[in-house]
Amino acid sequence: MSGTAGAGLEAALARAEAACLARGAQLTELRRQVLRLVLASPQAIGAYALLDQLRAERPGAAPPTVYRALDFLLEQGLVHKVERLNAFIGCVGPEAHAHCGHGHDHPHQFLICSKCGATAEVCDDRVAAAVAEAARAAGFAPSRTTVEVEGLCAACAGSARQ
Amino acid sequence: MSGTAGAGLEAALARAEAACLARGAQLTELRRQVLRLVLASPQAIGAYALLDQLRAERPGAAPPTVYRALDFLLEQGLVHKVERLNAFIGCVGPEAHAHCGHGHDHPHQFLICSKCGATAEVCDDRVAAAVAEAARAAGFAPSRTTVEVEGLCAACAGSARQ
DNA sequence: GCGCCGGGCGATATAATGTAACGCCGCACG
DNA sequence: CGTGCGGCGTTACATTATATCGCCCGGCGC
Ligand SMILES: [Zn+2]
Ligand SMILES: [Zn+2]
Ligand SMILES: [Zn+2]
Ligand SMILES: [Zn+2]
Repeated sequence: MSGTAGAGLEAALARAEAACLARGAQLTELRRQVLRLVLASPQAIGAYALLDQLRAERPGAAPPTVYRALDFLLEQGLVHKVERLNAFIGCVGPEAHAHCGHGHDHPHQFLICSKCGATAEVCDDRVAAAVAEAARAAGFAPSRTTVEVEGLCAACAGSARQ
Repeated sequence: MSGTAGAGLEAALARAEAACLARGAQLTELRRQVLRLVLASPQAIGAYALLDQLRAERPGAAPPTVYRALDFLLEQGLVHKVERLNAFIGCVGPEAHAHCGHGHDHPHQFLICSKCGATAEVCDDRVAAAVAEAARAAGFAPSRTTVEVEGLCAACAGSARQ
């Protein structure tokens, strides 16, 4: 469900490259490799799983290698961190959020299936607005918001007749 | 701002005891000690900080000691975990949420000040409803929801004239 | 050319957070 | 009694994340 397949992956990488170019950020070879791995994963992927895969192309890779790349990708909004899972997921980003006009620091929410592990990113403005409103009502000035919902995805709920 | 002071702490412990009694759960001495420490903390507190403090009264305490107590307290809804901080916070619970009729698995959101670290729990039904609505729109059956907002609390925003 | 500087990264070590597994003990139940 | 189960002590380990040092390389001023 998640994960960017085949040609879509290349297209996403090309968009990422363009976005970085536009804002003067360097999408180096290492960063591109890490981004490719994150995008290719069908689920949110942990930093160490990413590291294992990265070592196939870059034998000397160590934890800081992948964490530094992830820090960059997070700053650029090309990946997100799923806090509940301590794992990372590619942003479906530009192509999916262009319609709502959000940039690289767009509001987003995650739907995490507790059965199959699939994690979907959605972008619901009403949720974002409700959260912002609740924060302001408490005299709080929000900067970044995490919304993560655990439950059953459509596929798993459908197959669970119990 | 967070943290339950003096007599309020004792009252909160008494309420916790009553709640456990009512549902047949045992609030043992260890669990009460951990709950007291969490409630007494002015901010969300990490498991290992908790462990350090716990050792004052229970020298042999080890990580499983505190994690097991926390698991129990989380199940009972007496504490919550702040995922962004990997830290735990006492539920302001019964007295604050009684008015909205929520039980020990009530919806809640956190407002985390990035300057002073204060973490406030709020209970906004519109946020909960918006999230549930967005999830259902995606064919997703939600069970548990995490909403955590990072930003500036009223006190810090007021004092930041920069 | 030459030296300086900064970002990116290799490499090592270590910190912080969280679990697995085993066994003891006390208590409820028959 | 014996049996089972929940709570907890204890040891070891797994997972996630960061600190630090130092090299390389490319840009920039001189
Ligand atoms: Zn996104
Ligand atoms: Zn599923
Ligand atoms: Zn609560
Ligand atoms: Zn503050």
